[in-house]
Amino acid sequence: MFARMPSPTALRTFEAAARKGSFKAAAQELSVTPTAVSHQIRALEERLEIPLFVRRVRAVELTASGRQLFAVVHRAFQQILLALEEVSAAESVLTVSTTPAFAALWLVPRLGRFQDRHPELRIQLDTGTTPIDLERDRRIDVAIRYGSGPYPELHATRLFEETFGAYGTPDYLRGLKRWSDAVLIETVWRKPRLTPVSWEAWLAEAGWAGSKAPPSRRFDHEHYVVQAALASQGLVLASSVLVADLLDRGWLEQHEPEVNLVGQRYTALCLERSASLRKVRHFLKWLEEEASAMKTGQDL
Amino acid sequence: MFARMPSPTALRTFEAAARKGSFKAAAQELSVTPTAVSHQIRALEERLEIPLFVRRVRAVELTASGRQLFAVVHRAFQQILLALEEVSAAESVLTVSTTPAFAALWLVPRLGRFQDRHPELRIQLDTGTTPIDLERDRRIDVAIRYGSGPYPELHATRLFEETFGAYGTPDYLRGLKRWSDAVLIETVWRKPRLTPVSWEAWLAEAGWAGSKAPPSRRFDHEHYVVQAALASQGLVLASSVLVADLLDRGWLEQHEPEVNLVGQRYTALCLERSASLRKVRHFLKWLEEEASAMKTGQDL
DNA sequence: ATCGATAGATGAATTCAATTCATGTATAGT
DNA sequence: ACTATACATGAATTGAATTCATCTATCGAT
Repeated sequence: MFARMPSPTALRTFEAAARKGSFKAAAQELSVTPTAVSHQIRALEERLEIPLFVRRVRAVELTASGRQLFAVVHRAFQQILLALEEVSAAESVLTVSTTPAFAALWLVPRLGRFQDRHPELRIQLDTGTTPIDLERDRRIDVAIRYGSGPYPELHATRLFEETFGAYGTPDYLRGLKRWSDAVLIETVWRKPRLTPVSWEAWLAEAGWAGSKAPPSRRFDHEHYVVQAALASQGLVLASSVLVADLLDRGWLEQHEPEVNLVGQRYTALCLERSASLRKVRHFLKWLEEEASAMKTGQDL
Repeated sequence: MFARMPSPTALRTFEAAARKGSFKAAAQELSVTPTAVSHQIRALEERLEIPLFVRRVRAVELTASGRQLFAVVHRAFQQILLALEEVSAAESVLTVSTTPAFAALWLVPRLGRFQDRHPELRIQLDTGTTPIDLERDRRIDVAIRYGSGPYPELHATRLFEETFGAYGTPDYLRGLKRWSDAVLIETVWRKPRLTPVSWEAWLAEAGWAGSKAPPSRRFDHEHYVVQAALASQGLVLASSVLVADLLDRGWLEQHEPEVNLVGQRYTALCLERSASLRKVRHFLKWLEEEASAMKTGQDL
């Protein structure tokens, strides 16, 4: 189809020369000698059998045909360049959808290490609370979901099993003399979870089934729940995954007895066809490494 | 501006490969080996750091980025090709404005010889009767005008001086025994001419000033006047230029005495800047040759 | 199963298109 | 009159693009 087109190199040279109105300036832009430009233009003119420039003294000027051609060629190259940039951008921006809690308590604190490894990539977080449909919402590259699966027709990477335990600040735990003085903090789950995690379940597991539950405070996001605990507001029933960092730093401690309610699993999901994208492969690989580092307690 | 663009050759190769969905087919189109295509695509992918094709067995398939890029590159090349064709067309169609009479009686009969010499050019005749403004009406390349000039700011090529004489068919002249039996045919000039040519002037010049003019028939175009004479309808007072061919062929003869009223001049006009166009140069050169051939009677 | 045919990958060798070099022209500015 | 500038031209050179030789994997026919 475009086999009979004049050499695209000549067209590129012509565009530069026409834009600059000077062979010398074009040569500079293209990092060649003015002679090279002169040869290219001459060859193009002979190929088309149409003069594109009138040679004046120490100057060239576009002919009518030259101007007409330039307008189109210039625009065409601009569009190509724009597309190139768009594609590059799409390849270098990775959009991750997850919950605000996971983002704030696990992902964001670790993201610095990913950026160190891949400074060419930009991460965009999408922390809407409603679960997104990857097939529908194409701008999301990876979704980190909490659940049990299976995820048909999706590329799934298991990250970690989650357990729920009771946590509080060291100060709070030390000051807590009697169980009945405790303030129990828990999350109001927007949607009925597959595995309802509640203080009742915790008490049962702890063998304190008979005990009366102390008053509880409820927040509508896991994130706030953990923050409330951090502020020594009470005991929190929270995900081991989300408090892992805080335990490491000694800001939270697990309340005795060490009861761990089995929760679900965190899984990174992407479309099958996205799984081959470089940015996605890199991110999933990093996620897996971070996840296994956490499991082995080697939280770097 | 486009210095950082990937090699335009690679883009052209990519376009072909993407369009064909096959390196082999693209290679065929570009008249190179499939290996060359493979190398180009690989280099482009490495340059962009973006995979454009997924390599399948005995087949390649565009990635999402590849598809996105292809759409634009394809369109861009198409536009360039279109522009190229337009420019070529503009360079190969020559529009000549002249009077219907000059076109029919002088230009068209000779045009075959011009076509023989320049088969790549197409001539378009514009035979409106109202004189056109070259500056205004840009689609006219050359106008052949009758007048004395000067033509300021126009590139003028003098073709020939015109004289007016009395002509008739050999039969008609032979059958004309008495001057008073003649039917005089003349043109009704739409606009008052600079040099009015009339039978009165002819009679005065012939020394028959006293003679009463026979009845005359009038047509509103020189073309019809000459045709009327050809049809032996009478004597015509016509331009030497327009009847030259007919005299050569013996279809018309000049009526005695050989009186030639001085007329004006035929001049080919074009815009100064059009004079450098190849098609225009060729046409003007040919016009001059035909004109001088006619003057020397060497009407090829 | 075996075998040829097919589509593409890969690295070294080669080629020819593109570039540079050397030189020349015309002219504007000092 | 002299220098600097912008481009043209043709031969020489270079290096980007292509080919060649060799491989891999797979499909389809015997």
